[in-house]
Amino acid sequence: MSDDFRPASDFLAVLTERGFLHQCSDLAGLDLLAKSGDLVAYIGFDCTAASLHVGSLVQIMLLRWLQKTGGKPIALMGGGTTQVGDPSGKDESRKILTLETIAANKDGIKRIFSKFLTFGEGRHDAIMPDNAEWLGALNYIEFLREVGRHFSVNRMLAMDSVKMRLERDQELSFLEFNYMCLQAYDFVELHRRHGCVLQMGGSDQWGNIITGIDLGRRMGASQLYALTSPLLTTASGAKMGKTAQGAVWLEESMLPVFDYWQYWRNCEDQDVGRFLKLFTELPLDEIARLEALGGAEINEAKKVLATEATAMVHGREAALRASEAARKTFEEGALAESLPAIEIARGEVEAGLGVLTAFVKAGLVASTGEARRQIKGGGLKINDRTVEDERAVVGLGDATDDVVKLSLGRKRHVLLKLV
RNA sequence: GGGGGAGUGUCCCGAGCGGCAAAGGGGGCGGACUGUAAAUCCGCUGGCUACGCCUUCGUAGGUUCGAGUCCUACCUCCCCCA
Repeated sequence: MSDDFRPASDFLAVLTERGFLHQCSDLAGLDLLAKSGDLVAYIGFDCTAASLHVGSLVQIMLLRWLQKTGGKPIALMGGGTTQVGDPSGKDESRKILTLETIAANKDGIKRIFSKFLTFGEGRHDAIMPDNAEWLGALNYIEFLREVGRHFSVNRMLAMDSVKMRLERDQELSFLEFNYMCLQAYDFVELHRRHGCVLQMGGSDQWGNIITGIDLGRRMGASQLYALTSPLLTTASGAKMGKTAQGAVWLEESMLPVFDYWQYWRNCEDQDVGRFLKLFTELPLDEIARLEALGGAEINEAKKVLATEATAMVHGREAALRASEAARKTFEEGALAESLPAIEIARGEVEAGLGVLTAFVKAGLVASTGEARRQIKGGGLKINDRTVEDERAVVGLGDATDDVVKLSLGRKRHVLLKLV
């Protein structure tokens, strides 16, 4: 990618300025297309989970910006390819899911997308096709003859994703090996059906995308383009969107809004600017101002990041509630209504609920054994008072307005609500 | 088909003369320091009705007072020969 390239299209301008661009097959050509206002682009998402998590957020934002700058986004559901598995960068083959699971997952993912994109029938409305529509109908012999003949096994073997697996002596099944052919075919098919000329994705998808461009040329499609975004890690090298508790889901039922807000609030200093550009839509000069904050002041920038990023997914109202809950909890030490809560029968507390069980029930610790250890390490608190004795009991006296606050460490809190 | 090697704590890697709840790391969690950051230091990192009990070393049997460790069969993976 040449550094001196000055995009004329809004789309590429935004991408460049905000740090979405890693690699592009033909920046100038794509710029021209984007400027014409008829750019149709797609990103593929597999349906291995019931929702999307932060790891996919860059791609989601790419599609959102595309639509905002006058293009037509296609969020391709990999209903067909999910049945196969992608060797790219993965150390292990992925599990094969049942059709029912895949269908359910697709619904969840659709819900997330509708928060970021405008769907419809219009020229610039987003669409969400499923490659099962065409892959399912494929006939093996026909596929080999029409599509398979264009693939060079020599070249496929030379691809990094494949080479890695071979060098490490890791099993690469024929099934998985075919993944890239199917993905390439998707690109061509989307071009036929919807005039899609650009496939975007994370940088690990570069090889697969290029293969699609190649196939397009051989099968007589017009010039196709590839554009990848950088693979995101945090400043200290961890993968985005994963915590010990699991993925940072974009679905409220899988991750409370409060926790989502906290995820961003707790990012590393060095990531704030980068994340503001990628995951919020604040103007760049505002971001530059926030980024310039030093020392403890950077916390203000993190709060803005958290609230803005949360608002994108869960709505501004919910984001502000999470922000307020955090303020009360951390800055005032007060009891905030909107912390994650679980309900518990009044009778149980009346009878005296052991601390150990209480924390297990709240899901803050996995077992009473862990609860004991945490108490030993001074990690558990009831209503902000450190639990000293593992035989302590939570009673009605601990409840204020029928609520008891349980904490693990300084950051994780759960309310016990008596019902 | 023949010969050789490997599979360990349900996050991962990895030691393990027949007494082993099993070394060491990484990761994670908690504590201290800070700014709800990073770095650093310290502690914890099978389960339970808990000075005891129960379940763990690919699977199933066997030897033994006692097996991750020895024997047998089986499964899986890797290497060499064909």
